[in-house]
Amino acid sequence: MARAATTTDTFNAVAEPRRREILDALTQGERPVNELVELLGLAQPQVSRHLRVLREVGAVDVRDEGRQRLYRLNPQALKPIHDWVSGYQHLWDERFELLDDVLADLKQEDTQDEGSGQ
Amino acid sequence: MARAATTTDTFNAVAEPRRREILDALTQGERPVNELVELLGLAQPQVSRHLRVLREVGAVDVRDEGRQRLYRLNPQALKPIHDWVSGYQHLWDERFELLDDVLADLKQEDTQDEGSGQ
DNA sequence: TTATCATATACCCATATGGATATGTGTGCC
DNA sequence: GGCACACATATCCATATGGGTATATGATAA
Repeated sequence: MARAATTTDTFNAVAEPRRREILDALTQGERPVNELVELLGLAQPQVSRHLRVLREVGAVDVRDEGRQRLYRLNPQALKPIHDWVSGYQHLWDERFELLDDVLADLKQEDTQDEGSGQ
Repeated sequence: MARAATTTDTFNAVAEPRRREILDALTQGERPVNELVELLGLAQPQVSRHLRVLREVGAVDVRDEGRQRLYRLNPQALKPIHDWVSGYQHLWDERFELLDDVLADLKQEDTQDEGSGQ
């Protein structure tokens, strides 16, 4: 088996730069495919396919408006990613260093308590 | 051209579930390949290659210790991802809704000022 | 109805995986 | 030196892209 299907996983869907561009563009509000094609400077079929992937992972929603299809951002879909990387934030963010130290100290004390048989 | 090389981009590197598992495991501290092989239940060559990818995007560092190679997490590499998704956080997090409303109001006032000639 | 606009699909193709397996390389132990 | 151990690489292979181009579908305008 090659890589996991990108349509299965938000991480994969968002790993593609063009798709991130699309999402970024949609933070400005609903947009028809047409407009995204111009913004990305990519051919329409490719944009449509990227949008399909984003739809399948729930990162965007569609709405029919005449002969256009308006795509809208569905930010909740990105929450899992945010949750995941946030777990690492304390490892690089100095604002968390003090807290880390405190926790380390507490853990140390616990260990000593156990060691001394409580 | 197919997908952008995973070794080029942290987003791609992290899009692979196994590689996320590796990073998660490394939050506990340095580990030899050996140990990661057991943890992931994946063959050693595959683990080595995932580690190579992670090294190439700077997500992990290596250190030689006798005949072992100890891999260590390099959390800063994940910061770009965190920065990117954080830009979306206000779109789903209700704690930001009030702030958004305020900003929207301010923007509204600006627009009216412009409209009135100012 | 027919032509046209806005999209979505269908293919084709080159390329990048990821896993499996075999083998190369460096280090410590006898 | 010779061998086992811990990893890293090299190949092979099936599969999943992503872009390019042609075409189908749906709605609206003429």
